[in-house]
Amino acid sequence: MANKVKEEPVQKKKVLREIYLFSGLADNDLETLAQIAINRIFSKEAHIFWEGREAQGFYILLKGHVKLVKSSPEGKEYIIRLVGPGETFGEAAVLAESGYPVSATALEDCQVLFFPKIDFLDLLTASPRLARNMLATMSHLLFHLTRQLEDLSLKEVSARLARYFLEKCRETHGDIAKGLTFDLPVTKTHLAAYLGTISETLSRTLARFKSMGAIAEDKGRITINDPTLLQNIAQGTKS
Amino acid sequence: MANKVKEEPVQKKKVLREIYLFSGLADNDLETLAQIAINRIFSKEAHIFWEGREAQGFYILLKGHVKLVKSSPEGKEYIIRLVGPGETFGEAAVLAESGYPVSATALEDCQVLFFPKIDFLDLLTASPRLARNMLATMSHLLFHLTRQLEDLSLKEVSARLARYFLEKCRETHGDIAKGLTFDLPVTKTHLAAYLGTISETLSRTLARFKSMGAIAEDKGRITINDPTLLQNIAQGTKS
DNA sequence: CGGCCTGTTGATGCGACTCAATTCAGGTGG
DNA sequence: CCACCTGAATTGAGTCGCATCAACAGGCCG
Repeated sequence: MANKVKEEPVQKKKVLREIYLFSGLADNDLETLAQIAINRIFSKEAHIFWEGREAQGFYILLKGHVKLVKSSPEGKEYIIRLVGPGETFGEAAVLAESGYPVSATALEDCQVLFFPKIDFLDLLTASPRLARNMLATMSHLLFHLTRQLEDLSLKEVSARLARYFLEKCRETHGDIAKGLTFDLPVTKTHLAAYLGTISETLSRTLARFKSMGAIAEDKGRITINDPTLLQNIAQGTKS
Repeated sequence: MANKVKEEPVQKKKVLREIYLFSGLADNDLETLAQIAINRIFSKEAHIFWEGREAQGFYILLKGHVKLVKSSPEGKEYIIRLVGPGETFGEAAVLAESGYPVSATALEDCQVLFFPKIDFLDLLTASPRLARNMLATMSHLLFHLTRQLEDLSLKEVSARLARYFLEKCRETHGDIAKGLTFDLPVTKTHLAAYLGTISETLSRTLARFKSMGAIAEDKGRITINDPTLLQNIAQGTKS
């Protein structure tokens, strides 16, 4: 379990400036943040924190991918969020008394910045701007979660997958159009768990999309072939 | 659409003191809040705000019940949250640029306090304690939403219903034990939409619970008869 | 009384999960 | 370089939960 991931030196302050959560902060606040941030690395499959454990702090992901999961006793798991580079996670827990609401696991070798709870809370009280950013970040999370709930309860798997593709495309290119491509960030099994289904079902749905001409696939790289068709599928409700 | 609900005079400041969001605030902050709060009433079925509309402010529910819903074009709806007296709603939207993430509808004649966005934001910047409370409230919401997501993706209807009963019981009596009773706050159709199912399925599940001796029911009043059985059902995973 | 809404119960069908077998890709070691 | 292994992805057959459609009972109100 020794961390064999190479730790790359980080210009902490420079990195922090890019994070939405810290945008518009005074320079000395950034300085403070850079000082309390701790560089950490996790190898693939390593657990970053566990659901229910008291929150020690929160994280910014610099490199790799992380999954935030709820898992059942029997080993089935639902992926609440797939975290990519530049995103923060575990923010909500530093404010709550109830510990981390999910578990976090590295999907690949990862590099993160860790902010200990206490130091961060101090800064939070001192900087109204940081508090405001934090609130905005959390409302964004809330927004996203309510949409996931909507999808899960009202839409079938194909609609959820179609929506995922469209979002991913917009996220990558800022637009949705025929011919645009993007990579699946994680394995299909993980994607399935994120969409609230299982890999077999995802596989079949994907096959249907291809046969309909909605998309094409080449080694985990997706090409949008029929945006309007995808939009229609994404709108679709249960049966 | 004339509001025929009788408006009861409210000691705003006294009421505000009871709200978690405002706990520990300085007295003059409470004074300010009381001044910006606007008393409003909504009759049954009235829409308080719509999903997607720009947020005007947020609300504290004083009397009645409100549902926060996501609805599909075809008219099916999922109830994200059932709001009862003393609870706040629409908080997240005042921080986001994206408008209300859900629609809010009065299930009965309701009385609310409304806080206009701008005034509230001013106070938020001025009072670190209020900002902190707000963050805590939102992490609590996040926590709850992640659990709903978990339930929806990993658990079947019976488990969700069992969990709901247990939570409702603890919420009402602070404890879970055989013989304790509580009222269903809303119609069974609404409860079904909250649990991510439909009234028919809820009705059947309820009948099974009764025949198993887990609960008893008398005109919308539920009695817990077998807490451990309910716990087991609530743990149960899909199939 | 007669409409209307809520709730209950039955029959049916579809989506998606389960189980199981097979193929494929990547990585390792001889 | 090929044989081997492991985990991921695919495909098929069977089953189950639950939504749908439909009929009906009870309570409330004009």
